[in-house]
Amino acid sequence: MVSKVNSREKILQTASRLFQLQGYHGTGLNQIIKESGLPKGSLYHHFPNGKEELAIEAVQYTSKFIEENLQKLMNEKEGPVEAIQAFIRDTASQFDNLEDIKGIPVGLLASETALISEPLRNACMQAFKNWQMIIAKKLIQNGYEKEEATKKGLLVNSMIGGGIMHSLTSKDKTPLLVIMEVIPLLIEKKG
Amino acid sequence: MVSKVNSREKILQTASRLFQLQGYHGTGLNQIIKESGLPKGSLYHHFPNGKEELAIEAVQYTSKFIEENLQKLMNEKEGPVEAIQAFIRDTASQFDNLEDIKGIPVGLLASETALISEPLRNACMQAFKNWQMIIAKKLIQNGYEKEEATKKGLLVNSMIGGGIMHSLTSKDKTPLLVIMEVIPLLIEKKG
DNA sequence: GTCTATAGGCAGATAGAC
DNA sequence: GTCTATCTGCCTATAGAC
Repeated sequence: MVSKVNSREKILQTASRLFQLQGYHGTGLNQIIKESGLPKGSLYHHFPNGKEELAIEAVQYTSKFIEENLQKLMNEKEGPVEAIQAFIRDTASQFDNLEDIKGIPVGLLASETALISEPLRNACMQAFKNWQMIIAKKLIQNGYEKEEATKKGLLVNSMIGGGIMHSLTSKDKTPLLVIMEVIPLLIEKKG
Repeated sequence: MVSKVNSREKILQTASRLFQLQGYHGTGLNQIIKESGLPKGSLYHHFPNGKEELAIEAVQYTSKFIEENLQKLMNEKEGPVEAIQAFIRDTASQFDNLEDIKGIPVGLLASETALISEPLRNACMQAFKNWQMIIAKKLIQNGYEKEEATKKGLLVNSMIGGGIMHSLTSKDKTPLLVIMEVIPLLIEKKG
């Protein structure tokens, strides 16, 4: 049936947005069903293990969205520096109006749940690793050794996460833009 | 009375630790009073406006602790690079055993409450600004222009916040240590 | 100022009709 | 598969005895 996949997708979409902005504990199932327009029974039909299962799938949903964007930029841009800077610029532009946020990395949820739910922590960690690998792969294609590329991928990932946190707190994209500026200092040209 | 200031201090200390680790929504007043060993009436006596007021003071409590540590390192070390690296090393070492955490910057709480409480957001922002200024001041003493020093202070702040987030999620201090490694690339010697 | 008991509301989760 | 009504428990907050 069509309505089945649509309702599941609708819940995931709504949950992903709310979890990104409000975090795990700050987002209630009642808010998710209210905003998605679906009844609670539908949520528990699609996610029988409740909130934790929904959050894990929401993290993966967000992660996939970001992976696609990131990979697209890696393909479009010639060098890794330009690609990473473009990704940060895109992320920063979302802070112009936070209401219709599309996809920001899952740092808030990750920090919140790292100590209380191993499955959720693993989902967040996997998301981080995927982004890291996309960056590292591009660096390797541009002459980096594998080990150094992996490390730089981790570094860029952490920096973007911190920039988002500061931009969110100050309601100002400057922190992210300052990070964007220094990327060339960290990712030097090779080969 | 002595017990008065002690009970207030005890609540703040417990609340600060729990808010840092579990966030705002993840930490209940019941847990705070249980761990601090004080009755709920005492909490509301010292913080009549409830949880939000307590969280604001807890942020300031944590912030002050970090300010003192950071300033101490700035005084001890000759150059800003060494001082910043020492601070990151100290922060990273707390991830060896998270149970008795002393002070990690307030990123989790900041992200969670940025969109729901202006007073709390302002408290977090003020904390960030104080740390930024301590770093900037040291940079100015070492030959930096004021504007550039302020920008680097913001950068270092964001990076540390992101490193903490990643270290927390991966339960591994490597992300923070990678950030520590690249500080010399970002803070070059002047004068 | 200290402490207990409890109010009032919302959370996550479930039962069961359709 | 869809939807509503409801349970249980925890949350913040308060009243009021001592």
